[in-house]
Parts: sequence; C-alpha cells; structure tokens
Amino acid sequence: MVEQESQHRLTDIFKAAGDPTRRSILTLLAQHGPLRVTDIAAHFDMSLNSVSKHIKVLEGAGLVTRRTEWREHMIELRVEELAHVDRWFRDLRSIWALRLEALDHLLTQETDP
Amino acid sequence: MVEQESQHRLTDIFKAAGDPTRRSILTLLAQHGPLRVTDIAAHFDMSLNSVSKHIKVLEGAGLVTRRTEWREHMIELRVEELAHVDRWFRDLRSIWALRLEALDHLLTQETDP
DNA sequence: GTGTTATTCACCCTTATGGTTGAACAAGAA
DNA sequence: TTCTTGTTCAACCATAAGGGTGAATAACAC
Repeated sequence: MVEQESQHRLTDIFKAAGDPTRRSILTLLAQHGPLRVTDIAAHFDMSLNSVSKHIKVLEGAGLVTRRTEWREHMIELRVEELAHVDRWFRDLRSIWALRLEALDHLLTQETDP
Repeated sequence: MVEQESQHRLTDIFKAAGDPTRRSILTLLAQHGPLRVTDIAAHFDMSLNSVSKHIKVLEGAGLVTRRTEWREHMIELRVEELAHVDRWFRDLRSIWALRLEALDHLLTQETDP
C-alpha cells in the first residue's frame, strides 16, 4: 500500500527532526546553503563522527541530499520534503474541523425544530 | 533562556509524533473527539498498558490533555500545540528564502555595475 | 613514495524506547 | 463483602539511539 509507504516516510522525518542537533544542522543549512560535513561539524561540540551519523539520519529521512564532489561531500537542505509534515498536520486539523462542523450542524438541527 | 525551553518542547513534540501508533491516536482523537484510554486501546492490536504509555508520551508533549472524571480518563487532542511545529518549519523556510534572496541580490549587483 | 584532508566503517558503551506481564488502586455494582 | 471495570505502577526484556574511539578508504599535495 502507498499509505504505509507514506507513514514510514513521515516516521523517518519526525524522528530525524526529533533531535536538537539535527534541527540545528537543518537551520545551519538553511542559513548557509550547501556545506561540507566538516564545516557542519565545526559548529558542534561533538566528534565529527557523530555529526556524520546525524547527517546520515537526515539523509535517510530525505531532509538533506549529498552531492559527492571528489572527496568532499556537499550536504544540502531539501525544503520540499518538509511539505510531507505540513500536509499531515493540515490533514489532522481538517479532520478535527470537520468533526466540529458536523457537531455544530447536529446541534443546530436539534435546537431548530 | 526561553529559546532552550522552546527547543525542548519541540523535541518532545517531534519525538511524540515520530511513532506511527501515536500518530494514529492523534488522528483517532481528531475524528472522534475526547475518548477514554480503553476506547483508544480498542483500536490497536496491543496491550492496554502500552497504549497507556503512548498516551502519556503524547501528554508529556502537550499534544493531548487528560480530564479525569471519576475513574475514567478522557483524553483530548490539543490542536493548538501543533502551532509550535508549524512555526518552526515556517521559520526554517523563511531563513532559507532570505538567503536565496540575498544571493539573488548579490548576483544582480555583480551583473549590473 | 609519504603526508594531509575528508569521510565513512566497525565496534563499544550507556541510556532511551516500545513492548510485555502482573500487581495495585479506585470506584461503582451485586 | 466480593466482583468487575478503568487505569496506572513496577519490573523486565529486546532493540534502537546517541555518543565515543580507532582503523580504513580516497584523493590531492609534496
């Protein structure tokens, strides 16, 4: 099912965004544009290795892409991917709104014989 | 700092939304309005206990509130809390857009002496 | 060739997460 | 009182997550 595929994707995105370091990386990329792994790591009090792992998580979630130019890996933010999250929240709110609307309609019927 | 408090909140929300079961619970609540723990658990092939824990995570993230009426606990969705996530994404995108704009401005200056 | 730079890979360690079961508690029903 | 219902608490277990170090790889600089 396509539905499941989408759910899986959403899980990866939320999990990726659920870590403060990874959110910082995303902000950094939004500010500076594509950066090398080393450049990103320089902003954190953490081993390069750990930062590399965080980047892989972001990459796995599709929030970031890697352009490997010779030995440098340029990491770039993929803003488009954020749309998935937007859509999920929007859907949730619309389900919520529809229920309230239906409830309101029901009440109006009852009090308006 | 207030900034840190906000970051912590965001982390909790993302982590809570990072689990498919918990997202299902949120959808369920949006559809049906306030529900009891048992009612929610009935929708999942999982022990009541596990569902109870999931609800506590959602509660901790502020995505849900609990109204304890005698021995029944009514769980209710708090749509307002989703705004935090919206804002974060909106900010990220605006940082991104500002950088592109500045870049564009720079290019225009260079090619227009 | 050797040296340096940029990254990842393979482990290791500690803590968090998601699930289970069984006991405990609280309150109405018989 | 005993029974049932609704819920949490306390362990426990397996696996994932986030951090570290050291070796491996890849490619340029000398």
